Amino acid sequence: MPEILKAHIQKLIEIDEEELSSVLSYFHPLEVKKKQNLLTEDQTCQFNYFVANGCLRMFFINRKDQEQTVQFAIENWWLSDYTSFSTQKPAGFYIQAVEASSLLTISLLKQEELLKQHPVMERYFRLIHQRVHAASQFRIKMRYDLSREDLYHDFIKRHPGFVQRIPQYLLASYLGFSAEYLSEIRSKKRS
Amino acid sequence: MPEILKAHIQKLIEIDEEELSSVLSYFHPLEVKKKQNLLTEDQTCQFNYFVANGCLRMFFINRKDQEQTVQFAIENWWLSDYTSFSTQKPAGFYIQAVEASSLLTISLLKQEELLKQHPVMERYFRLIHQRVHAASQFRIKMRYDLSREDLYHDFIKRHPGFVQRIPQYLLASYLGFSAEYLSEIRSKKRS
DNA sequence: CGCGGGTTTGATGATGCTCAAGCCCGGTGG
DNA sequence: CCACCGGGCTTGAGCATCATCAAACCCGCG
Repeated sequence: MPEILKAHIQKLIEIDEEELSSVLSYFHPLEVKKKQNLLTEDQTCQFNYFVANGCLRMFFINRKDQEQTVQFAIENWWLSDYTSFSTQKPAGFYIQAVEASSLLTISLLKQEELLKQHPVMERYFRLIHQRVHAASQFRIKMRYDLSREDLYHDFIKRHPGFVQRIPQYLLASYLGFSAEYLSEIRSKKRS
Repeated sequence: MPEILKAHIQKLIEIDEEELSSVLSYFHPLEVKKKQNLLTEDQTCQFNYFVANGCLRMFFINRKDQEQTVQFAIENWWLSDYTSFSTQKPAGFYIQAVEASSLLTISLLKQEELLKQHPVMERYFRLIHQRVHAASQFRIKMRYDLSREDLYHDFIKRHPGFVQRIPQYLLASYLGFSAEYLSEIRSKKRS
């Protein structure tokens, strides 16, 4: 699966083939099955994950003891609990595979070594995090502006196809409401 | 005010005095008065702002035609509409001074030149955006987990002192509820 | 001193949750 | 091949949270 990451890096920065293949050697492939856990709460987040194929989700157990999904990551996304990963302290999240997935992983130590040996990768990760920052500003805006119902309609509009890949109760959880309410919204639409 | 930014950079990366003073020459100081606008919706976000002193806020006009604050930035924070800034397309936000503030600004062009001439700054901005990414994961978690009332108590606990600096209706807006409801919460506490 | 922005108070009502029950359907074991 | 799970989706009743609107109030500033 390294070709997926390779293409992704090349899309963002200028780097010659030789250096790029050295860069790629820092990552380890990992295949996970559906529902397999990559990180559980209170354990230190060891890796930064790149999804070459499949789908991961990040969640936590809320006060009512139910899983609260906060993020999905599909092809070409990076995912990690960045607080835990960068401080190497216990995580506040779980990371789990929604589908069988092909990942590339890198530990903090390896990543630091990578950045030292290949400073151009600082730029790559700067761009990644900056994009996420921009996306998160947008996401926050939407959450302030739209009702839960409109969040749902907006989501299916902006991620057509993805809705079919995940069970509805996960989507409801991500959007921040109950599965029952999502069901209500869907039936409303039909009439 | 460049000394504030200087100290901030030195805290995050290793850089010698000489290069650092060259780096600082890329930024322009800017003094703004209370309520002064730095960016308005639909205008392209020209600058990335570093707050040396004072307080900015980012907001947008929601569907009900009221200002919805989504972010505050105080001393040592960077603020910009990163979607608009990095694509140079019309912004989705306003940026306004909450207090009279001392800023350092840098345009996209200048920033790109800076990063080209001083690649070590890629690392600095990578770290900035990564921290914001981590903070935003945490913020999202809190917003999923806590009731509006608990969000308020958590906020004043984690930002003691800051509450005194801003009018309550701005805090209510940031926390995502009405000024009236905030008032209710506060009176509850006293009894 | 008066004006006006910000805060408080209270009544009313919508949004979206909780709980409980039933349903649908794909998988599994007999 | 069929029967029976059991997880996920649906439906509905009752309820909590928080918004809206209107009015009064407070107080700092011009």
